[in-house]
Amino acid sequence: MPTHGTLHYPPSIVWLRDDLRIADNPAIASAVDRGAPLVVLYLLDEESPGIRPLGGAGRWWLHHSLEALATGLSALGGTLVLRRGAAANELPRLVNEIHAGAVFWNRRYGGPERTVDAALMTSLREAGLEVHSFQANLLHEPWTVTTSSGGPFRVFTPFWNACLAAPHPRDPLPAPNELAGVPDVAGDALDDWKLLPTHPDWAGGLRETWVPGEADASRRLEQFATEDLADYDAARDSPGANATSRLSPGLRFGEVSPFQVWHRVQRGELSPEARHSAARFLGELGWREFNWNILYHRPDLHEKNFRPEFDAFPWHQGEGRDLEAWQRGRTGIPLVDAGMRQLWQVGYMHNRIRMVTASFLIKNLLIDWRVGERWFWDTLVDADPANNPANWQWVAGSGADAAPYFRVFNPVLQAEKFDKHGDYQRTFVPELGSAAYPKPIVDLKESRAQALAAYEQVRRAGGHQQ
DNA sequence: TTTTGAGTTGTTCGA
DNA sequence: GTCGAACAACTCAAA
Repeated sequence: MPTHGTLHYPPSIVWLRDDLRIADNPAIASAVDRGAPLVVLYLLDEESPGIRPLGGAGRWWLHHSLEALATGLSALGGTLVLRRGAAANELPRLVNEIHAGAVFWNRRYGGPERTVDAALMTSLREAGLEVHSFQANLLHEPWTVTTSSGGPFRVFTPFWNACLAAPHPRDPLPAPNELAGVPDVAGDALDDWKLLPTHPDWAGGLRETWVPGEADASRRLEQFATEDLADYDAARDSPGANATSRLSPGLRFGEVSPFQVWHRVQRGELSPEARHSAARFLGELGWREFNWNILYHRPDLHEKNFRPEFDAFPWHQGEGRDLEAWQRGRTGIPLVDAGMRQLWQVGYMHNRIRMVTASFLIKNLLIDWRVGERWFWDTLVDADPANNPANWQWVAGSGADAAPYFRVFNPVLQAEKFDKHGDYQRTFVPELGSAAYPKPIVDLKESRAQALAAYEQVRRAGGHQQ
């Protein structure tokens, strides 16, 4: 077998996916331990069957996150190699080019992704390579959390209780001190991937709001833990208060790991409020775990109702003008419009307002949750294959441990409760109160009644016919 | 083995 | 103005 260099092992490949960080990255740490020079690879795979291409906001984030990652790697003496194409072709191609002896990656949990990874693991091992995969992106891998009868949980609380009763998540791994790279490996230029919008350039609000990359994700975590955690439980529901962590895109792209979050927010001496807040915040991490667990068992989550009786629901598909009014924040309902404009401008929306805007689309406009899910997929910087569809199904009532369908958010009441002085609404809807602001496109009371009537059809189609 | 109670995020209505 | 009940059906675990 040809060797690369003389006294070295054949080089290693670390294949990064949604784990764009150097610290607490078991694939990198293990490859470094192996001692051979290594190539850190990111593959833009828009060809493998079933893998959902990133939306526009996600592509913007990815571009900058890869830039940051490349900088971080080169500071340690390594390089990031970019390639594009189906992983089943491109990974073996790189293996052959550099005569790699080992491949390392962190595990993925979506259906199409697991298919790709399993096939590669088999074929590369048959070709004589070492292949090592690691747990890095979930505190508890889906197959380790089961009910006492061995099946998947369908209700959050017992799921999370089972996680909390399991062995505690491991400590985060430190970043390596240096990386021995492999020189002169060809790769794509990031700009050639054209991940950034140009005509038009709609990313101005994103640039003003976010700094993608591991360094800033760590900074956000540190800031949240030191400055915001104690008040989190009290303030998290106020969209104007800026009381949430804003770690979701960092977790989405793996710039920060759930292990780092888990341990950081529980570190040190905590006041009773902070302890309470930390538990509440970690519960949100728990929902992330729960949603990935659901996706693991239901890989078609973004297209299929988790509860099949919802197949009978008479959704609209957004044929008329209602959908566009919702997307552009011109429904005439201030809190909904503020949320949708926040989303459009900065690629993000406060959690409570996600529920309000989703409920409005599904229950007041009677538009299919999948239509809204696709819009969020395209516009959110943090949309991932598990959380985005699971949360939409949660609001729709069609999901696992979902909100009961009769729970219809009233956006006017929600504004009174959670944005009493209108700070959030005025931030994104400055023309509020002027003649330029549109009249409501639906009557809230009437459309609520229609939604509840439509739900009767689902109930009739459900399990309790008489 | 069977029963029982509790479960992220809400709203409306009537007393 | 405040308060409790009703709005479903089902999963999971404890008793």
